[in-house]
Amino acid sequence: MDMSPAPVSPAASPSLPLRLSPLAQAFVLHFGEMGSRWGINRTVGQIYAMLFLADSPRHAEDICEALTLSRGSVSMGLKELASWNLVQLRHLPGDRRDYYETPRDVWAIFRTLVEERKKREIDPTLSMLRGLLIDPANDPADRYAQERIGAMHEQIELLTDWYAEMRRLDNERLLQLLRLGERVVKALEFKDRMLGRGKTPAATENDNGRT
Amino acid sequence: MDMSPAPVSPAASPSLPLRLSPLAQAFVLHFGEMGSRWGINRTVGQIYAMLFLADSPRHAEDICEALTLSRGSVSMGLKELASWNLVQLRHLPGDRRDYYETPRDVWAIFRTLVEERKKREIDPTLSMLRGLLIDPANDPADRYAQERIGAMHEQIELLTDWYAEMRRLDNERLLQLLRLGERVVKALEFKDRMLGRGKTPAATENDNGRT
DNA sequence: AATATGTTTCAATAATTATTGAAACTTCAG
DNA sequence: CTGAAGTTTCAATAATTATTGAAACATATT
Repeated sequence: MDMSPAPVSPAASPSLPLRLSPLAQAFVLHFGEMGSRWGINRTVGQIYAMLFLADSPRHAEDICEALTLSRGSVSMGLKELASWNLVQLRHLPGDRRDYYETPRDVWAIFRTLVEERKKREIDPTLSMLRGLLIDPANDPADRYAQERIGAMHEQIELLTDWYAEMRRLDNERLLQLLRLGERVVKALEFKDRMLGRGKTPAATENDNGRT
Repeated sequence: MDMSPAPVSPAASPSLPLRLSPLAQAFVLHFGEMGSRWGINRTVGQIYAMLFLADSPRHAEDICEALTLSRGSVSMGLKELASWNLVQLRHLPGDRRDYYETPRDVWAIFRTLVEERKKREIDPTLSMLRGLLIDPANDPADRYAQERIGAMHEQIELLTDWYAEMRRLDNERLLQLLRLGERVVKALEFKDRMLGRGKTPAATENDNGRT
């Protein structure tokens, strides 16, 4: 891997012989390594990192060169990033090539990541659990198991419902929420007190009449 | 894999020839398949699923048999689950073997999962970003990159700070928050109005004086 | 229509990761 | 101390996943 001819590069570090600045290089390398933990591969992580730092859209050849990856790898990687909605196509006037860039709004990136992970990691399980719960066939030995599955289902649904609500908020509101931290709870208590409700809002009958 | 002798089992489905009920089997199989997406392997996913449904602690031999896994695999798998804090050791009187069970509180499981994922997937990146930002060496060409890195760092920090606050809430409070959904924002506005603050709480000077 | 330029696919191969099972290790009871 | 019962480690192997690069495929320009 290190001993390939390395076409046009003054060569600096062993693994990334290219004209990325040391800063960019460190960043890209980290994303490559973290790739496995994020559930993407090294190539995809590096491509994303490079595009994230780039001050203008890049085309595939740029990426190949900067990251010393094959044309095929880059094509696959970009396709994967596109499937995650983490990369956008741009076209420069007078240039036929596809240019890629990442969304510049870090909030948008965060939203995308959460959304995609939910789609891939949670939704399938949620519907599997639903499937198991509606099935009436019941071994009496399954009593306990069924209870556990129900509990898991309920919890996940609670979270996804909440997420669905939060998703509708704009960046500013989300930011507001984050900055408040634990004071949110105090605000809730305050509101309830002002409106004359009981001070124990954990009651279940609350959660049906939304707005 | 299917053609191994299969020691003591009447054999039912091709991949899981054991005395798990069909319900448990479906559940376990799903967790095995999802494993790759969760960043754990099939074995670990199956072991966890089985323990989650079990109405009492199980020892390693049980797991081997129910899941037709080797002794070594199960040992590794349990070790990994332990490193995630997703499995607890139990000892039955008069029995020298280690028994394992999963926490029964689904909220606790959720908290553990979030905590562990943060530790593995976010913290390392956060400190890498910090490292890049404090480094004073600056290629002028890095201006834009540095700005991007700063933005990413700020966003992640915002999220982790918020998470640190939320983590301190007990189950009931969290539940309350989830059930409220978007009404949280309305409650915040209400509180601000009542306290006579301006109606644009996005101002930055708010976020220093916590409590 | 031919060419130049750029992109994608895909079969072969490399690299990584998971799994096994036998051997080493631990611990308790007698 | 010795043996029985149980657990863990680890080197070998299997399975999976990533990567390459050449060939097929597009498309705009002339």
